[in-house]
Amino acid sequence: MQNKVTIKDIAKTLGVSISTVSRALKDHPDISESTRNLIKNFAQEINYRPNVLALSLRRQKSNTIGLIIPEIVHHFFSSVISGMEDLSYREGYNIIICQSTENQFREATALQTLIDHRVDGILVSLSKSTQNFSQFKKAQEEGFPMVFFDRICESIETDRVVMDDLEGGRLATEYLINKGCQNILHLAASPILLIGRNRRDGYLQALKDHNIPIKEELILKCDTQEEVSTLRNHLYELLPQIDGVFAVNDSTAIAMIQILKKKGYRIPQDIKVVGFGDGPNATIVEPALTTIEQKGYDMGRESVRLLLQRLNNPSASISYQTRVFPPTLKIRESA
Amino acid sequence: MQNKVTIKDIAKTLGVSISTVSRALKDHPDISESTRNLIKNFAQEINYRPNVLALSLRRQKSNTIGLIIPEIVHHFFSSVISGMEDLSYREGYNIIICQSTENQFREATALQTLIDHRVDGILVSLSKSTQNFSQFKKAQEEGFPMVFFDRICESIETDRVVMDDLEGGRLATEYLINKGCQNILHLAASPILLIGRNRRDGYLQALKDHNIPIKEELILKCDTQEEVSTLRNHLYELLPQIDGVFAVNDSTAIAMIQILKKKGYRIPQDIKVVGFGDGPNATIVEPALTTIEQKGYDMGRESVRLLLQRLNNPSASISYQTRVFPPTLKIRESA
DNA sequence: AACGATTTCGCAAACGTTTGCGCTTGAAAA
DNA sequence: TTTTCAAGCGCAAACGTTTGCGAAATCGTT
Repeated sequence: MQNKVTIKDIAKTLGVSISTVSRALKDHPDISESTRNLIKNFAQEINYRPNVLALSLRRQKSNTIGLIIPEIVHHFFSSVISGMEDLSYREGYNIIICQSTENQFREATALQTLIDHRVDGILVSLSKSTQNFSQFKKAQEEGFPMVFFDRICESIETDRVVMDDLEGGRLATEYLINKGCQNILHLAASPILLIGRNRRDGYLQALKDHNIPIKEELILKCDTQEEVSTLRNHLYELLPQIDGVFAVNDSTAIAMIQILKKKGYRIPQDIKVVGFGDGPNATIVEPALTTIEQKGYDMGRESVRLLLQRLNNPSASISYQTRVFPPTLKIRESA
Repeated sequence: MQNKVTIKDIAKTLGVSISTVSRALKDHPDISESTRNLIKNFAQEINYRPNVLALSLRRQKSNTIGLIIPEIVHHFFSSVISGMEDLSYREGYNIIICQSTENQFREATALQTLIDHRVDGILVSLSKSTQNFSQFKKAQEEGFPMVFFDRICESIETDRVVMDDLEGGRLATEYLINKGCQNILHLAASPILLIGRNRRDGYLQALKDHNIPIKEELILKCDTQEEVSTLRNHLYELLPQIDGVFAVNDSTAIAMIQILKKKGYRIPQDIKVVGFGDGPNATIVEPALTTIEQKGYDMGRESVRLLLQRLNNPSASISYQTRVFPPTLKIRESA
C-alpha cells in the first residue's frame, strides 16, 4: 500500500484540527465557508482520497459483497458475475470473488474468508458436491445476509434467485413429446443438486402428463462433456431405443449431438435433442440447439438487488423472497 | 456487518489485557503456556476470527489484489480470472474484480476504486477504447504495483504478461499460405489495441516472407460476431477474390465460417479459415476451427505470480519483466 | 537477605476515519 | 458593562488490531 496522504497531513499543513478537515470535506455546517473552501481546495489539489479501510472499520460497513461461485469459466456463471458486477458497481459496492471449483472444502474456506473480510453480504451458488450446509447455517444464524442463486440450499431460509427448473424440464420434454418422441433419454445432473432433481422431475412430469411410461434406464447421470465421453459405450447401446434426448445443460447436449452424428443418426429426423442454458454454443453447433434459455445476467442483477434491499432495510422485517425466473424454450433445429 | 466477537471481548471475559490476547493468539514467546492455552482455547470455543479490516489498516497491507478486466463473459478473460483466483487463493490473497465493459471512463473509475480500497496491487487488461493512460501513469508513479496482461500499455513500464501475438499472426497466416492460399482476408481488431496491431503485423510479415503482395482492401476492421453481421454485404463482395481468412479471434472466425457456408463455399476446399483463441467453440463449429491457442488460465496465474513477486520484494530493485507466451497452432479442419 | 536476571504481562500509541461534546470567540441582547 | 447565544473549531474516544517499552512478579545466585 502506498504512502497516501491522509486527513492528518492536511490538518497539519493547514494548521487546523483533524476533525475540522473531516467535517469540511463532508460539508458539515459547523465549518465556516472560508475554511471549508481552503480545505477542500487543498484536498483536491493534493488529490486526497479517503482510506476506505479506515472508513469501513469505523462505519462497521465495508460496502463490499462476497461472491462464491462454482466455476468462472462457464457461460452461465460468468454472465451471472457480469450482471452482479454491473449493478453493484452502480450502487457503490465492490465484489470479492471466490471460486469453489465445485469443491466443498474450498467453498467453506471461501465463506470464512468473506466473513473475515467483513463483507456486507454474500452471494452464493453451491458447489456440486456440497451436502453439508452447517457453515452457511451458522453464518445465517449470525445474521449474515445471504442470497443463494441458481444452486440454492433448500434447508436454509434466505433470499433466493432461481429459474423454474422443473417447468424448464417439463417444457423441454413436452416439446419433444409433441414432436413425436416416445423414448426420451434424460442426461441428468447429480441428484445432490436441487436443480438437477428439479429438471429431472420436470422431465418425469411431462412423461406422466402424456401417459408415457417411465424407464429408469433412460435417466442417466451425465452432466459434462467429459462424462459423455466416458459413458460413450453405454450411450451407444442406448441409442437404438431412443428418439429424443433432454440434456441438463447445453454442453452435454452438444457433446451428445456430436456422438449422434458420428454414429450416423440424423438430427432431428432420427433423434431430437433439447438442451438447457442457451449459451453461445447453441447457435454454433449443427443443427442449432433447441434449448431452454437461462438469463444469467438478469439473475445476477436480481441477486444483488435482493441483497442490497436487505442491506438497506436492516429492520430484517421483510420476509425472505424467492425470485423465480420463468423458462422459455428457444426453438431451433435440433428438435 | 456483524456483532462479531473481538480480541477485546476475549480480554475482558478472561481478565487479561488486549495485548496479551493478541500475543497469545500468535504464539508470542512472552506469553506463558498456561495463559496461552487458556486464551487459545477460549478463542476457538467462541469462534473468534480476527477482523481483516483492522488488520489491513494496522499492517498497511490489505492482502487484496484488484483486477480490471474488459469483459467477464468471454472465454479467454474468464479463464484468466480463473487462473488468477486459483493462485491468489493459494497465496492468501483475495481478488476484487471490476469490469470495464470496454469503456474507458468506467475503467478509470475502477482504477480509482481499487486504489481507494488500498489493494496491494493491480492487474489490468485495457479496454478497447482506452487511449489515455494518464491515470495508470499516475498510479505507476505513486508506486502502485501493476501488472498488465494481454491488452498491455506500451508507454508504461510495468510487469507484463502477453502472448507473442505477432508470431501468432505470422504462424496462422503462414499456415494458410503453405496450404496454398494467396489471397488472405484479415479480419482485424482495432489498431488502438496493441494486440490488434501485432496480429496484423504478423499477418503482414508472413505475406512479405512469402512474397505475396499486400492488398489493403483485404484488411478489415472486424473483431466481433456482430460486426461480421453488419459488414455482411461488404464481405460478400470480397469473397470471390479470397481463398483464406485469418480472423483476430475465434468468434469472428466462426461467424465468418457461418457466412461462408451460407453462401455455399466449402471449407477448407474453397476458402480456409484460421482463428485466434482456441475457445470451446472451436471444436463445436463445423468444420472444426484451426486456431491459435491462447492459454488464459496460465496467463492469469503468471500475472499474479509476477505481482506477488514484486509485492514480496519491495526492494523494487527487480527490473520489470515481460512474460511472453509462445503461440501454438491447433490444426483442425477449417484450414 | 539482597540482588540481578528472567519471565510474564499491561500501557499506550499507531493505522485513518467519524462524531459527541465542550471550549473559545465575537456579537447581539439585556 | 454584563449576560446570552450561536458560530466555529478542537479533544478525545471509538472501530479492532499490533507492538515497543516498561513494570511487576518470580526465580536463582551469591
